[in-house]
Amino acid sequence: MGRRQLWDRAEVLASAMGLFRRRGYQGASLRDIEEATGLHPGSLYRTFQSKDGLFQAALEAYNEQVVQGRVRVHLLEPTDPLAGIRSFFTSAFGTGLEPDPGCLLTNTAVESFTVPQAAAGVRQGLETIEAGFADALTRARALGTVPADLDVEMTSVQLLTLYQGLLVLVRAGTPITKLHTVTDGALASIGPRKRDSDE
Amino acid sequence: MGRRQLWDRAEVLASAMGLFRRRGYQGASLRDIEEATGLHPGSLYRTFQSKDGLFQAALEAYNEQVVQGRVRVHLLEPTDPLAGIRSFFTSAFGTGLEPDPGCLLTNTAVESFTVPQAAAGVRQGLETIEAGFADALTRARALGTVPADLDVEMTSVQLLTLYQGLLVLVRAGTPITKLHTVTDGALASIGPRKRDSDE
DNA sequence: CTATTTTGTGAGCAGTCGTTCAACTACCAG
DNA sequence: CTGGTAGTTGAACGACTGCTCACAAAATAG
Repeated sequence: MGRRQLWDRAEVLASAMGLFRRRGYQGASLRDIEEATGLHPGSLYRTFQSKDGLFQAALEAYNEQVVQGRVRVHLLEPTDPLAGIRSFFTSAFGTGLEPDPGCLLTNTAVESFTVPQAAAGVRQGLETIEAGFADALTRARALGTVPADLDVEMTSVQLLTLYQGLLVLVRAGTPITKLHTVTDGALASIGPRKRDSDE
Repeated sequence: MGRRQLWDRAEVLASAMGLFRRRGYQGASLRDIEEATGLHPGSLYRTFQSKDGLFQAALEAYNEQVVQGRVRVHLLEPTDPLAGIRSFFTSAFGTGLEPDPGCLLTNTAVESFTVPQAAAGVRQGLETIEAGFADALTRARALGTVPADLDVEMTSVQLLTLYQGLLVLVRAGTPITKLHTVTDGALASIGPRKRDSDE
């Protein structure tokens, strides 16, 4: 009974997500949101209560779709874990968009003072990524493509941190070649020991 | 001739800097700035033209004082370069402030879409840090505390990226122990080769 | 002293912010 | 059809935004 909802929640959250990524929470006004999603303030407030509510829903959707999706495709599923880690990194830059929207987790973490309610969502997303790295590294160790004594837990945190740093550099407009250098270095440092018995 | 300026430019920029670090460019209103600096809008606009102008002056001061100061103390001057790199990292977190203001460069890079004029200042600061790492690593190599074949340029970018990632985690409220783990890992990966002829 | 110049003060401007709400539209049960 | 209900619309609200400017205060020059 009653009128049917004319819009798709997932689509609206996707538009809002994109806007928040580009402009940040503070930088996206409700007028911007209205334009991006096509939703008028009434519908928006009926559903999400507030701008905050919409943002948290968008962050949740980002975790469930973007983050978990990328972790699955690049870190959990590939048969070659190291290649997966590499593609996880490289797929984070060179989107072609100008300026690069970066990562909603990274951007929100930095903006967190003004969006304290979002801290939990950010931490959850970061944990998902870290766990993905740990999974890939464990499998790589089993395959023998990384040293058997590699500290998986420590290396996962390391990769997560490096990844977040990359996303900062992306936002700073760093040339892609430099970002590739970072990716190469990351893999070199966890890959098979050099110096041991090279050629 | 004329009345004397009652306020100290460096002091005002320091207060503004702190405010921008905590709240970001967008999150710091002119009323906030007025309260933090003690400067009324008239004086502020007479000197800095706009909120943008003040921000750019604050970012410049941040580069010249905070960034260059820390690079000098931790990366250029220490006789033990690796210990310097470690203290450069550890001094970036555990400030005791809640929430941690993080780094103005990191925060501004992420917010850059809405502050495009600041991009140059951000890049300059990042370059200063990278050059500092390069200097420390070169000296470490000369001292033999890192492998002779270490790629200084590549490792510097690596450290810069990791450092920026750390500052993101700091803002996300990551526990200090984890941040220390990252620091330890960074030094372990550039330090003397393990596995070669240990014990 | 007066005239001139520089700086400080803060009320107030036009515009935008997040938010609300009364009128309106579309659907279902009876 | 009628009554009830859920959803849409957009004008409007008070609060706040970055910013301006007329005036007051303090310094120097003559």
